[in-house]
Amino acid sequence: MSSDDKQPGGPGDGPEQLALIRETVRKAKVPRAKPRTWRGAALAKELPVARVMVDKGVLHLDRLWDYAVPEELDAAAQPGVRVRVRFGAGSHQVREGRREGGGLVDGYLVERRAESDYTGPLAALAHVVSPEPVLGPELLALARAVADRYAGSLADVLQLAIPPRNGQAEAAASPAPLPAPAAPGPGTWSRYGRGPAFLDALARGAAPRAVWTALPGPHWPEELARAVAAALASGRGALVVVPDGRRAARVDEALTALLGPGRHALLTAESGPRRRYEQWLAVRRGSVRAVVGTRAAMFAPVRDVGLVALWDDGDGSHSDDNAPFPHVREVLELRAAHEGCAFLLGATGCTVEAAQLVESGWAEPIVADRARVRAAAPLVRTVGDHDLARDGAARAARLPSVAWEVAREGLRSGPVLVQVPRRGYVPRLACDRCRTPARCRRCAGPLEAHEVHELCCAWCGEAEREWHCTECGAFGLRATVVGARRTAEELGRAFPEVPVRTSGRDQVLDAVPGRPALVVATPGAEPVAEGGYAAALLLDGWAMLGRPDLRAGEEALRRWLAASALVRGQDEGGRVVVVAESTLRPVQALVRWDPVGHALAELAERAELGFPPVSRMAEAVGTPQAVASFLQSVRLPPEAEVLGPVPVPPQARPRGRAEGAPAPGAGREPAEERWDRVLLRVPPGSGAALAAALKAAQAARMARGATDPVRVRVDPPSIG
DNA sequence: AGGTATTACATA
DNA sequence: ATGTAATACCTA
Repeated sequence: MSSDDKQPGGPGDGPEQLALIRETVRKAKVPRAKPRTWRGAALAKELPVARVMVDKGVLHLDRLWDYAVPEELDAAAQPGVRVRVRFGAGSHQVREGRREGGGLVDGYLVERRAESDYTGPLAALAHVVSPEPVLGPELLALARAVADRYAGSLADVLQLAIPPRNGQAEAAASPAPLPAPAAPGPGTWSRYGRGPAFLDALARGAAPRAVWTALPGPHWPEELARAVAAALASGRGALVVVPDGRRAARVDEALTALLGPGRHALLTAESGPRRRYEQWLAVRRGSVRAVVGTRAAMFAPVRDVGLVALWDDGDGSHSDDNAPFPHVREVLELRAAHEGCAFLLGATGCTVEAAQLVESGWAEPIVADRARVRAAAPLVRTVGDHDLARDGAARAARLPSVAWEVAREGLRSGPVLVQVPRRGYVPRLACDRCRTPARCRRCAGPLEAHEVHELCCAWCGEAEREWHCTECGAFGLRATVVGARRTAEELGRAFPEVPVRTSGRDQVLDAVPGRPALVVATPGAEPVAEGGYAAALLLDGWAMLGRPDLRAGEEALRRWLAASALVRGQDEGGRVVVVAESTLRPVQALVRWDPVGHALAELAERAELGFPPVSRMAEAVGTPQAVASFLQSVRLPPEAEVLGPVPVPPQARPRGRAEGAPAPGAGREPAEERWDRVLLRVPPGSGAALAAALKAAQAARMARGATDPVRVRVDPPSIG
């Protein structure tokens, strides 16, 4: 720091006292100094101080730093540009006339000022990387809010928000913006009670917020496009975020059909880095006012944004898998609040979080009346275990006779969808009789068949020699799920006269024609059928419900609704068969086509149990010692609860660098190391305090140079 | 003393 | 994180 350190203290002067004096002197007696550089280089005449966001993700460096603006960079060093600066200890040390240490790091120039609060000599900006101002005040404020919400650093969020630079894309000029289009008609929005009013408000320049429970069927991309058009008509911009490239392509198509080309940008990971940056720049420069894209597009710097919208917030792709793991819904909520724009969350299903937005009064519901829902949704039948038990033929063929009949009937008039859970997504072994998942007696992990006769726990490895079902006492086990491929083969033999197509992880079909065919798909990979499917079979539903996860029911319902929404309405003879117990809440919600009712019931239950989203949770994961020391140092708000720590089974560990092993040569295998997880829970309203506390504790740990890391995550995706 | 491992500290 | 200065530690 300064030479004060070397002054001998008077008698009794402890180091704390010295530090105190130093601080006092600095605060009280040293006025704001004009910036000086070490070698007194010529500075910009106006606003010679640049506040810089240094691109280091480290939490305790998460603040702005002041640099001097040399005269020759004065013109280029505008707020928002990318810069390079010297940063790091020793970078300002002058020894034998040469700078030592401290490398050049990237950063963003956030602001120009006349003076600095820092009294020491300022380093000068090293370069302005390009004159393109990529970090505007809105994006900065949003990124700051997201970092705070998720106990992360601004640099981490900006890494998600600003695409890497591409010189060629930057050099090319963006086209001139088009004038605002006329307000669109309501189109199929008129099927929803408050739909047209929402569009009107958008077109008038207001900022309505809504949770929209979409009717099943193919209209949602066009409906989103109309909402975008309404926002554009008000002279503002608009943003739509969807879970994947397929659905982005459908909204893209709808927007082009409604508005013509050149009015919107498509921001997905599928276009290469160059194209992506080009599109992003066109948005930032205001030459394009509307955006549709996937996750990263949530930060797109739309000029004067009037509407942020997202589709299917329950889809896991909306949760970013890079630190600090922000969720699109939460980011867009923050954005709506910060930028005072409209908010539209649409889905065929309804997440608990969406229901809460309505319950709290933050958003209004947009729903169709029951009669319309009934007509647009297919007729759903269930096949439970009791039906199956009476159905000998079905047991043998794995396909209940009801499903058989519905498929045969449906194939007369069009394609039939068969949804099969993904292998590996569900418990491996289950009771032969009642299908309760087979679990380890010691740790409740899933059992798997190891050798011919040996059963082992997949988590703790404990052998199980005398398994019997804890629910019904049976001794038989069965492999739980038959994959899509084998299902397709079986169905192909059963219906030799129709083609069988599959759509799954490795080979996803976008669409199939309206001719009779069997289409076997895993959840999320269902193709759209021209004119809608005649019927759908949702197989092995019990397996989707059997997952040991708080969201298992919600998730199963979401996937059933998504598949069923591709089926014709019951007024056109659309039929669905779900193989699951009809007494279960998600199954009933599917039969009644009542996603909102299901979400409200779940919400009430979560409130009672103190689970998210009613309370807010965060997790900290690391070695037991690391977690313990983290807990000791963290200064939680008084209303916070600590749940755990408990050991984390290997399968449930967060992905990422396997760290924490001692120095090489110690012979410890990281795989053998135990990890603990602790959950921290706060009531509504204390989320910000929790995040701040976690961030402070993490920063202190890092500053101390703690060896084994603790991974902190706000809103963990699964809390077991 | 003189050198090396370890820790503390600051980053403009 | 990362580099430097301060220090603790070790050998002759």
